[in-house]
Amino acid sequence: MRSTASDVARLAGVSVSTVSRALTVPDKVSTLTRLRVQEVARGLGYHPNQAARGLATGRTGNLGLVIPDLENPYFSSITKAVQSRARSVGYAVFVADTDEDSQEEPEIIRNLAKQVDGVILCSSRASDAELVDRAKETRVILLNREAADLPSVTADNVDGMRQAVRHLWALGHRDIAYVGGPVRSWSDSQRRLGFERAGAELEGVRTQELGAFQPFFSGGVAAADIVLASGATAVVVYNDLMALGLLERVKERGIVVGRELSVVSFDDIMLSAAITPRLTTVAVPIPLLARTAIDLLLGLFEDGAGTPGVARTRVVSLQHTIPVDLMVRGSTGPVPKPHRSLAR
Amino acid sequence: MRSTASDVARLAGVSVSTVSRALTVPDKVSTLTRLRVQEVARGLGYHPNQAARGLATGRTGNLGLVIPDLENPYFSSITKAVQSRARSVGYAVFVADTDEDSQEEPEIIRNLAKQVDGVILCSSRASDAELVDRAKETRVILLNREAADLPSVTADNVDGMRQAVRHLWALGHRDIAYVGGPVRSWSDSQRRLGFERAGAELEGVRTQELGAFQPFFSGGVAAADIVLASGATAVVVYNDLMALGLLERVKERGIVVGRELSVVSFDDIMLSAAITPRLTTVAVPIPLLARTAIDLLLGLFEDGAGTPGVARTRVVSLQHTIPVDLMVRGSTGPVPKPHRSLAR
DNA sequence: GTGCACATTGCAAGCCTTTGCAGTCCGCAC
DNA sequence: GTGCGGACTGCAAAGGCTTGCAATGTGCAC
Repeated sequence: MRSTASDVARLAGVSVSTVSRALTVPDKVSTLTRLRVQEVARGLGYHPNQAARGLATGRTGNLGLVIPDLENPYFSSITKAVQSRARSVGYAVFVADTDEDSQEEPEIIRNLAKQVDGVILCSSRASDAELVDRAKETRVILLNREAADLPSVTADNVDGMRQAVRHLWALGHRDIAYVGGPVRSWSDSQRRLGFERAGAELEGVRTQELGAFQPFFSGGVAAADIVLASGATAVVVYNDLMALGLLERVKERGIVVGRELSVVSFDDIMLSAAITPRLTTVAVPIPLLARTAIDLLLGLFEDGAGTPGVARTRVVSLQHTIPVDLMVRGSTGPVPKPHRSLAR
Repeated sequence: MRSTASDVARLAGVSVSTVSRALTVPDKVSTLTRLRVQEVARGLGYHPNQAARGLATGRTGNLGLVIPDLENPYFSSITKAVQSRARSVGYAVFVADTDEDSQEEPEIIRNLAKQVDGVILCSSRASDAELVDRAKETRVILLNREAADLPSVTADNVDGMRQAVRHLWALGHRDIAYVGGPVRSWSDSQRRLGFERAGAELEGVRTQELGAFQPFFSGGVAAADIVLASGATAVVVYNDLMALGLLERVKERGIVVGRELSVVSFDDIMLSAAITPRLTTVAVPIPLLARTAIDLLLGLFEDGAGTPGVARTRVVSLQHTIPVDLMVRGSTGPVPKPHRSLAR
């Protein structure tokens, strides 16, 4: 169906080896030959067969991305960013959605292992031991998760939570709840940790942790009434999607968010700046996250050169933490009135 | 790094050929040998190298999906569905996001061509001729787009629009606007067509077409004031994401959607049933869309058998149109009062 | 003029499977 | 007892590319 290197070789009157070299290591071929080969190749629309090249070199030029739920805007943004960065450095990416079910992961990784140079495993809820196991099949970078000493890229959840709670504190809130995400989620455990620490650092704050809830819109809806019953004047929600759900239900109950109840969440998905009230949220810089993950992965086996013309962050450590920023918007405001919890 | 067929062969005391056969065509191997080979293979965690298999058989077990914008929930749902269906029939999928820019497509397809058995090209805005060209590189299925006689799977946009307009008509609306999506979008042109036809079929309806707008939240925001200025009592919007934007701005202007202005759109993304007011929308059955596309693609080269245990729709025609359903929800309601346009 | 270094290029092996063909062995029929 | 078909199995080629090594040819120094 498509032309091969030997077609090019025949037409250019050279051997296949020369064709290969002319296209991959141009300086090992005389200028004249190189030009001729390249011209014939272009004329034929020749592109080397990646699979064959992979067989020969052991490098496939492919990456895998294992993601929990493409329908969560946060993860689809990550997918978009990873895919975009990968393409800009000459890699194609396999995407596999696990439906928030880490049981599928080993099978997926095994199937991908031979045709990728590595996989980015996003927000896996598998245990440390399981993850170490998976890393045996192929190179693995953990995204939004740390485990053992596997290479990983994570957002600074603890600091993000600190920023969120301090912001609420500065607004006068003294009774703050955390609406937690799924059990076994590493991010959730980090956010809980940050929540506890931040609460302990600040004076006169009463904190309470709710959940686990599902990390979907529906999870937020489910959490809403519990939050209202808790007496908290402000709430930090595991992620934006849940916050959206919570807002919806809270508004339905006639509460004005930003005045009667302040809401902060995590991720900064596109919609969170679009809805009313605009959502105060801890923004994870997704492009940076994706870029770091890919550079880390490539750094694991590329000798340093990389794709010419594309600057790459030099990889130093194997466990990266990306700084996060609190985006203050309309969903948070001053505590409405002296609240009974202040008296305590 | 990983074991190969020859490792298995050595340990099982047979030849590589036998290993291959034991694993792919078990009935050509004696029961005893087969069992031994399978056991050794399992013990070694052996999985055939897909790339090598692809070289040998010409079939890769991979699919490509080219999608305009992963951050649009409609497309991320499609990606999820395609990926899920593909996996269930034993295929892995490459995902490439073009950022709504069809210029990238040829390059992407060319790079993927040799490592996939086919490509699903979603909502491409390329011209017919360009698409025919792309189909020369590898098998191509068009999704949300028809062109020439290329195989395609599309939603029934015209009928969807008919349903939408009739619904508005039944509610008493006689002055209806269409907020259009991007120029050169095939779906948009179909929806415009349906809009014009539906308007012509119904008595006393005044229709007007606005746009083109960008198919994002921001596009809807931009359209809002124009819609309000148009005097229309009801509006059909190109897609849900835009409708969300429009709603936001319209609400900001103090208009109550569902009472003072009725809004219908297309896609039925998850959020459209979640926000207030819930969005009346033409639902595209995405799983069916994805499933049809994949089955069509596989039907193009699999001899009929397919993966055992997984039923597949028998492919008859090459251009499929998927029926759509209007989901009536809160964003549409009876026309508020006799409107001047009624008098005309 | 001779020899040598070096730049080019081709040969052939190797990467891992699959698969047509051929060989071996067995059992059975005549 | 001989012959034959059939069931298994191995050999080897093929698929497209990369790359170490060898071969060729050139230019230059001495």
